[in-house]
Amino acid sequence: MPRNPQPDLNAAFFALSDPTRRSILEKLGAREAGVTELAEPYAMSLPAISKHLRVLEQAGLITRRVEGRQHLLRVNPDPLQQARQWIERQHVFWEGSLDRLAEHLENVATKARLASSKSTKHHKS
Amino acid sequence: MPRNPQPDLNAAFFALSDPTRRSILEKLGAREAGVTELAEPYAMSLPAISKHLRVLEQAGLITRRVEGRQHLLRVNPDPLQQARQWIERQHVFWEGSLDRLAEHLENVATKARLASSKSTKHHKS
DNA sequence: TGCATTATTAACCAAATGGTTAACTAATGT
DNA sequence: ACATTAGTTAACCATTTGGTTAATAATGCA
Repeated sequence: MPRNPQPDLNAAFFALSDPTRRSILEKLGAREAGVTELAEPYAMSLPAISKHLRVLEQAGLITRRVEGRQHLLRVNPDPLQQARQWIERQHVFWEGSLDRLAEHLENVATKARLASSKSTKHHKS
Repeated sequence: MPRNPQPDLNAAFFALSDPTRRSILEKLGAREAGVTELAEPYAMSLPAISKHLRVLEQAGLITRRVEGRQHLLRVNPDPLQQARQWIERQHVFWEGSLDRLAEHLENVATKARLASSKSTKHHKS
């Protein structure tokens, strides 16, 4: 169990600070993808993408599975949860917008529940 | 309006990637503080802190108010909200943990409501 | 006035970042 | 056997980052 308080928030936030890397995470979504496939949208060499992927991997934001000559990447949600939780802990101190925060969080929770029930209807998860 | 989707997520995430800057935000909390006061806990020169504050300020995470010879800093929650929202939007795609996400968000919302009613002597509704 | 306090700016430095091209490894296809 | 595909590693480069010390500016106080 990760009981380390800030196992690597530094690396996670840093990885997220680059638009190419955020875009890669977005494109990756829930599925797996190979390096060339991920690299395709960007006006950038393959080694550059390879470096971005290594940054994401070392931050724990993605994991890699080697299948033949392909490297299949997938998102690992854990460090992002911790990043989000750090931000949320800060929110608690900014009194004055706490009511709005609670309201917002309830909306998000509702959306998550809806999305969850939709996807479990059509699709086993 | 939907606002620019990524007005400066880069700068916000980057600012958060440094432990000194995160610590400053934590210490700042909801109140105002001057530069020397903020710098006190760190084994670092004042110009170094000044640079960190400029990074936070340019990312929009803090604002500055000059009062006499003091520069009073305070947290601005907006960019952090956007950072958190970016992360939450990603969560939606990682189906499989959506139920847990909804549950977690409800917990956080509840905590926020509790903290809000405790700290607000002046209710707005 | 003169001095202390608060903080920034300037100049410098070593290390890290984000990109390149070229060379390489390893798996697959013909 | 040979070429193709998928990807990494190596070497290099310009810029940025995170820190330093020294100098400066502006306010407050005796």
